[in-house]
Amino acid sequence: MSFSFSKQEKLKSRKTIELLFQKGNSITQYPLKLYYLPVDKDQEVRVKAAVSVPKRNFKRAADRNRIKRLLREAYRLNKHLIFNNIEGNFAFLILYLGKDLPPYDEVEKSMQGVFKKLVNKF
RNA sequence: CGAUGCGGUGGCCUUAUCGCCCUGUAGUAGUUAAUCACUAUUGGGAGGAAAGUCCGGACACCAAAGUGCAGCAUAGCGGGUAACGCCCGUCAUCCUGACGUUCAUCGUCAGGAGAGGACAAGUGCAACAGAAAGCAAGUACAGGUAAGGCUGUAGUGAAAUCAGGUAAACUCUAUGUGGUGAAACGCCAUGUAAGCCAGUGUUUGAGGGUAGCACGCCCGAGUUGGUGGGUAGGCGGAUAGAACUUAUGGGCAACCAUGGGUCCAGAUAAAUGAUAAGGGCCUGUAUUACAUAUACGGGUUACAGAAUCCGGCUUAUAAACCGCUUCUUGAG
Repeated sequence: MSFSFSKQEKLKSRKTIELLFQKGNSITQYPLKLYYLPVDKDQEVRVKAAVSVPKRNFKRAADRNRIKRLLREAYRLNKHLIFNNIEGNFAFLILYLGKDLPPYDEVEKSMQGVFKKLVNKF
């Protein structure tokens, strides 16, 4: 298991993302919210993931970029927690609900918390 | 010397590990087509404002891009530029100081400001003072008449029947200006299809396109409804340019010419990040001769993230550095 986060692992399909918001389930571990949806189709990787920060909470693009980078970093380093403990293929979308710029270790803790909750559901 | 304010310069560096995007090379795998994905490796990877989207262009399409009106913009003169509402120079005019002769005036020098066409077309607006302020109305005193502000003087004011002032007031004049905006646009693929049914129409023309409006113009054999059937996105545009840098020459300058050198982001649910160490910088405490040095600890920051590309303008901005202004002359 590598710590990479390559193109294949990124959720890029506009349609899947819309479906995720409409039909997906979610887990909240403030300040993170994880949408997840089982995917029937065969795909190259077990989980495709995307991150998002609402423009409403952060007006400046530099801040949104910063948080998205932290989210991706935390996902990349902790995804083994779920890869080793669940079955099936999924689409993920991780949303940042907080209103302040977080430090990295806080983001990592929250990410681990969300993953634990998810694993407990299965 | 310090503090405040304003303007300008400035916009942290190095190494290691784990990652991301693009590119070249080699290899591997695979989907419904295409793009492509993965592994190894070479090279590259945010800004001075990338921002606001306010002007000017390139480029693209809108029917061939036409006429008039409306709208919008600009406003001494000259130059620069692809172009501009930008930049440079300069003059009128105004302000400050010094000198010539004294207060004014005038002249010279130095510094600063300098949106400046027209109020002799029309409309509007105007503090204080004043009886009255722009179709007029008439105060006090004196003169005069049949009778009247009919005449003179006084007084207020920048201005009182006078070509008053004001256009970053409407307006007028001159000049310029078609619109949209990379979600443009071109191409490949595609189930908003094909097929079937009904209405309507084929030059005596259904229907449609065309800039804010009108004129004018153009396309035109299909079109409208029902039935049917549930998918899938991708490529180009798009990064070698009004480019950057350097030397020489021209010009007061903005800038231009010629020669040499360089290749410097290209994503698309959208790359440039995380961690650690060191240096630099800032800062707290302690010791010391409040200069400085040493030790230990903390911080690493401001404004802010390319999205078709250029030229401007405007606005935001931490530390440090440079200049100017101000400070019951704050301290020596």
